[in-house]
Amino acid sequence: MKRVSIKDVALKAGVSTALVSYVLNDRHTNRISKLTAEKIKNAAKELNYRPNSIARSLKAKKTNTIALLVADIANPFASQIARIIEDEISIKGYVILIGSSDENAEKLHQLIDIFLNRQVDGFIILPVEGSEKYILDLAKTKAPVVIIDRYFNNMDLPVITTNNYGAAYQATEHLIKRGKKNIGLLTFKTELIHLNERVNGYKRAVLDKGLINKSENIKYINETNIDVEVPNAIDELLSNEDKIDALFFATNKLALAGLRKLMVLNIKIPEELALITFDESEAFDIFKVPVTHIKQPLYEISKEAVEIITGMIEDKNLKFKPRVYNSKLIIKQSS
Amino acid sequence: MKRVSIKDVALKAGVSTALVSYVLNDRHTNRISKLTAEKIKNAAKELNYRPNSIARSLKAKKTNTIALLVADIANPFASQIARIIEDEISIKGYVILIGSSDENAEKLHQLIDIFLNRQVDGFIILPVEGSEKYILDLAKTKAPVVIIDRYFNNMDLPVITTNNYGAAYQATEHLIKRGKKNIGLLTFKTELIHLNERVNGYKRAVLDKGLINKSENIKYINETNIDVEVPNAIDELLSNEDKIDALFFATNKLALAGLRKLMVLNIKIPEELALITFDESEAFDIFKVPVTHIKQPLYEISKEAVEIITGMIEDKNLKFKPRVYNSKLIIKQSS
DNA sequence: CTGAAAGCGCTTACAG
DNA sequence: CTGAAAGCGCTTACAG
Repeated sequence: MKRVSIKDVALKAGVSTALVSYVLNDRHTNRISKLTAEKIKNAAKELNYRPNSIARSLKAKKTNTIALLVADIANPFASQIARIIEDEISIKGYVILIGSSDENAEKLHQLIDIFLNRQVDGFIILPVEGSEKYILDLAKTKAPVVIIDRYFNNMDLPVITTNNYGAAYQATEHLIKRGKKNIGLLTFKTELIHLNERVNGYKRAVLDKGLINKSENIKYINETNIDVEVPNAIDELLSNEDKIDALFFATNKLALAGLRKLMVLNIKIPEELALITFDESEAFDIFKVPVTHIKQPLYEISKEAVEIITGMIEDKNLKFKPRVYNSKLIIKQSS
Repeated sequence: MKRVSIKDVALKAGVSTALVSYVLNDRHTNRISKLTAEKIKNAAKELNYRPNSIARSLKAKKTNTIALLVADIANPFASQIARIIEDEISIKGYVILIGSSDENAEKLHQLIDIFLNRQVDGFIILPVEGSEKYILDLAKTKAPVVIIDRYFNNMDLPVITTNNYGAAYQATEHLIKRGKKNIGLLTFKTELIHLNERVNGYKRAVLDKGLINKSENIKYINETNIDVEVPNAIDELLSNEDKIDALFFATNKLALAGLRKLMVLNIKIPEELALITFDESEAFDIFKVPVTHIKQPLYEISKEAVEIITGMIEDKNLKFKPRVYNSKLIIKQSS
């Protein structure tokens, strides 16, 4: 089963490969005779010719391929972004190579290497903790890079993200307006800035509204041990004599673990305990009461990432400025 | 910013490109002098040389790339499979190109075309309704193809799936053993065999256990209109004088829409209405009561798909037999 | 032990 | 209007 090449088409049509290339790519067709063009098209069709993108890429030094490197493709947050990006970018004639770094900086490093060798035209990266140096090294190769969602400070790269600080502030403020006075926060123990910004937004709102920040109200969970630490943290937050009357989950994963725990506790929501969480989940609507959450602008982030990466590919000197999109607080019965 | 090629390395090391290729690929190294090998390795390192996979692919007629074409990457079912496949296949040195056909046969057709042109070494496909002919056309090109999850009859292709009929039978039987006598079923209006097998399993179990199949107990939902039709269907199922005492959801998407509806109804679960659903979801654990569900063997299916596709790539005449993995009924309080 | 050369399947500047 | 030829960056059979 030999693949048919442009040579076979040329042979069959009795012309040179150059003409075949021109006709099939619709170039210089004004100076090619109609008859020849017809012959070529027919030959191509009869032989069921398909152009070899690999050969074309080699010649053109462009693969029309973009690497999308996410922290975990099985996380709905990432898979939804992947779907939108895939849709948007295919309109522009690109294809997405997805890599899932499994929250592991070393794996991200490997993926970057593999995709550099594969000559992708650009990278859209949702970084993981500790991956800063690999991303900076990548940027040094002059490969176009766009960072989404998570980010690092002082990176001279296009960053597209949501207003983590502001959204957390708004959510906390909302709880306080509802009369809550002692708000717990569950977050990850991490150096990731976007998460720590959420903590900062929470703290600031507490302060601004005349409440006090108690360090024992913030629980830092190890990502790798969620299922044990989240229930424990909730037990602690609720067992203080000064127990919390509202709980803020900093991510969807934390919320899911937390809601599972709260299922088995006999607590009135929102009267005894109000709930609010970052991110969305198909689960939030079917909890005891639907859960108030912060809806991130996935569509805007994804679309902007596509715009910028394709823009950078076409114009290496493209100026960019970081984009911060606002999240939306979706108020439900849990608060 | 010129990319450094094997020529640059050869020049710097003062040898031919052939030697560079041999050394860097660890071939014929036994007949290359240590000194030369050192020189080459150093030159490559100093120049920060990276082999161009595209050029290699062109020469080798192998891209080490596999297309994974799913119905919807944003569906957790697909994104979990994607993650497992990505992990497994990277061990074997392949990279996954993901395409999401959005439950649209035409889009799947386009994706197949694009990926054929890109010379992927093989396809793992989760088909959509109406895509049978495109998949058969693809198979005719002799490209290795593995079908997962959904399938068509009489396709001489490796199909890896779960025991849809048996799992639905078991689930229905379980409900009947719990004393339920009038079981509703929500499924999609579709020609997809795997779903209709679920209906068949349900019907057979009803029959075998001495109950009667009532056509009004099965509701066929239009995929595109879930959020309207599911609540309506549930209203109907519950408003009969002879109303149902158990409800079986044929997929996770149907279950989610159904659970949202049941949230607002005042029904005792499982006493008045027992629930059971195909697939998993992070949501099922936090419903009023955790939901009994059929856990499909995602890991086994994914791993087997990787084994078969890589096997077929390495040996075009590989014999395969369809593999059916058993699902597992996870019994929770909803039944 | 090493190098010159062909070739993978395209595109494109050039010559006629 | 059309063709011969070079070249993208590799690999590899062959010759020495």
